[in-house]
Amino acid sequence: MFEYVSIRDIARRAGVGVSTVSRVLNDHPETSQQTREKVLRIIREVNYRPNSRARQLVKNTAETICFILNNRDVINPFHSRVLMGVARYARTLAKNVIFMQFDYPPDAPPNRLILPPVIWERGALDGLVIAGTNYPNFINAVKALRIPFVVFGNNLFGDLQIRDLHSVWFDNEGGTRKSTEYLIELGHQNIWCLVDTTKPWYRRCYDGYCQAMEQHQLRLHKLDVRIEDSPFNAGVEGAKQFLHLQPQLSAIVAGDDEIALGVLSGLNQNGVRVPDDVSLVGFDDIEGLKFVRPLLTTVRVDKEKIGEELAKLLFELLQNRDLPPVKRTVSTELLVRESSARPGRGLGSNGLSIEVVS
Amino acid sequence: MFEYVSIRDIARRAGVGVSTVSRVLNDHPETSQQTREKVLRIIREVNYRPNSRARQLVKNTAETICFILNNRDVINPFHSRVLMGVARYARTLAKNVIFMQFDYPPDAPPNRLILPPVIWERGALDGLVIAGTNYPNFINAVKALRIPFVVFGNNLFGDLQIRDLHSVWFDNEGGTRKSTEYLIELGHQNIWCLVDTTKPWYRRCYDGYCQAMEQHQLRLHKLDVRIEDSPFNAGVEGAKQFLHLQPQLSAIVAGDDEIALGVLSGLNQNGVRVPDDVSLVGFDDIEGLKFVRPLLTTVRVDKEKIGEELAKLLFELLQNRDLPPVKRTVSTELLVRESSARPGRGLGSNGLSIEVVS
DNA sequence: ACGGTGGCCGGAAACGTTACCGTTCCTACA
DNA sequence: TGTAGGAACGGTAACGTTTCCGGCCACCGT
Repeated sequence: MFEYVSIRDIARRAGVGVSTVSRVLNDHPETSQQTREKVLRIIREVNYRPNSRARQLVKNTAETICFILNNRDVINPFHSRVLMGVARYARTLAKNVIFMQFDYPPDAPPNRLILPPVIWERGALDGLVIAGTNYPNFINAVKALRIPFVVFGNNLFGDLQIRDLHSVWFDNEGGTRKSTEYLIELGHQNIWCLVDTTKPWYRRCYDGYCQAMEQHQLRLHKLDVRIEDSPFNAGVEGAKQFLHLQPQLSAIVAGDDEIALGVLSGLNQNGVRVPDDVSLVGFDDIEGLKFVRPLLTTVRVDKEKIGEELAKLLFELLQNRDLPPVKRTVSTELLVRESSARPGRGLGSNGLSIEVVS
Repeated sequence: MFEYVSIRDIARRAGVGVSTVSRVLNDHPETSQQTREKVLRIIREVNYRPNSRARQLVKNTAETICFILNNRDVINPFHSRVLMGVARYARTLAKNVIFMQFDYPPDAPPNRLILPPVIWERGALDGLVIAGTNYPNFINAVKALRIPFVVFGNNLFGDLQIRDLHSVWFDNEGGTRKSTEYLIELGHQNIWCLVDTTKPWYRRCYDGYCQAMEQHQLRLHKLDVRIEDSPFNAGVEGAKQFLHLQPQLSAIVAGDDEIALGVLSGLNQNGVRVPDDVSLVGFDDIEGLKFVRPLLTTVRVDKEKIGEELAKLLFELLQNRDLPPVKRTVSTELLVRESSARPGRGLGSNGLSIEVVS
């Protein structure tokens, strides 16, 4: 552009060699105090800023990772938080994070997938955090590039050999087991699980539910729906089905919060009160919950923690490329709020229930 | 690492010079068809991928911009969408987007602000999209680096010379004017505006409200609150104040959707029905609205469009560094839903209102 | 037959750093 | 006094590209 000042200019003006300037810049010990100060003074004077591209070239590192969000047209509140976690952790290490959204067909063979240039080219990236919804073909395509990567596991489809990749998960199964157990402890017996078992993540939810139910020798009840676009609408539809099961049905475990909110809305429309007539628990603890009454009992997932763990694992992998594949799991926490209560509390109640707001 | 293959290896194996390989890679016309094919074959054979760092060094471009989210500890649904818009537009140009979160004190002098290395250093970035909440000191610090940048305008504090910077805004003022006018057309006269006028963006909201009211020679009513952390809670508090004004008060214009939802919750708790007793409009059309009944009448802001415009403007600026400062505004659209109705409709009604769900 | 022209291509400089290696000089110790 | 050793620093090759420049050769027109 215009007055571009390089390390050679600094060296000349300071009357030293370029290597000395480089040593000062990189805090090497073998420089005398006074040269050091002289060089630093010149640097400040002419407002010199080193060129990171050149440094990266010779050091053969990009100091950059990529957070790639696959097959999502919008970054939802969940993934936003994961991204924040990644970004925050990377920042503590002075690394950069490239954000990229990418769509691919699940059935394209790996060698025919056209990856984004930043991934395909050499040197732009040190590693990859793969988030969003994923299929084996993409993972294998990335693997073929021999670029270090970690995967957010929960939204993974297919029969990937988990033992062959580095992944971070949240404990969907354990979380749902906890919430189901909590309902059982409250005294519920006729507990339904509303999920879409064609999706592995909801499937894991259902597994957790089953574990809790079977341990208490309770009968399993599954409402299995197909969720394509809107979990909320699926919840509304699910609620209609549940109406026929009243009043035997006493509690509902929804696959996630959005489904739960749909159920809540559907039940309310038809005069069924939560938690008076039916208890309801969700999963995820999404942002939108705070706007809805009654406050939904749910399972909290620390999304930023997931991001942090993803970044942490990736940087460990960059330090040691031979790190054996590892699956790390972020634990979940039951959040008891207002949508769950002892069974039968509100049977036959017609009055307006006044909700408590914190 | 291991078998790193460079452009020189390709040249050797193909029996040509490096410049020929480079020409093939960059689609220069001055290569014969057959050398071209030979080189491409070798490239495919050995799975050569060019090193982008070296290219960037010699071409003096990073092919990368940075989306910096300032002073937000979490990327909210609004900014998530803006980011998506930026990412999507950048992708059409095969540019990368670095995501970065940054906090700074509003009162630190510009030359004392310690900027993130990726910005401060040379060459890592071609330009900057400044989002989040911002103050003049940061903008001036960036300006001093002479790096091209564009600013998301709405959440800007202070007396920046808008004429000196490139910015993209959404039409807060016009949107609120529209929603207020709509309420007036419905027949409302006693319309209150709930905002925090210490924040420029809410201030613009209020200005729009005033314009509509004054044009119809209606009396202005402002409830001015301090919103620090939670707009929702501010809305709940605001609702309590509104109770005393019932039933004269007939409609409320809230500074944004979160405030509106707080108002809604606060009113509902106290038996005031929306829209039967009071009409309510928000602003932003946030994600969480779809979970709440009645569906909130609001003003839609196309957040991805804002992102796109930010990116578009930045790349225009990169093409032409002398582009005169420009302020672009993304228009807004009134979304009439369920929380607004003709006044007086529900005065004295005590029955349970059944909401319609789409 | 010869000069001009243009297509094609190779060599090498350049981009701005870092790291290695060698040189100088000073001090300490025998 | 001579020498070993270490601190400080300069020169320069490398990193992997692109681009400029110049050379070669074939072909064409006179």
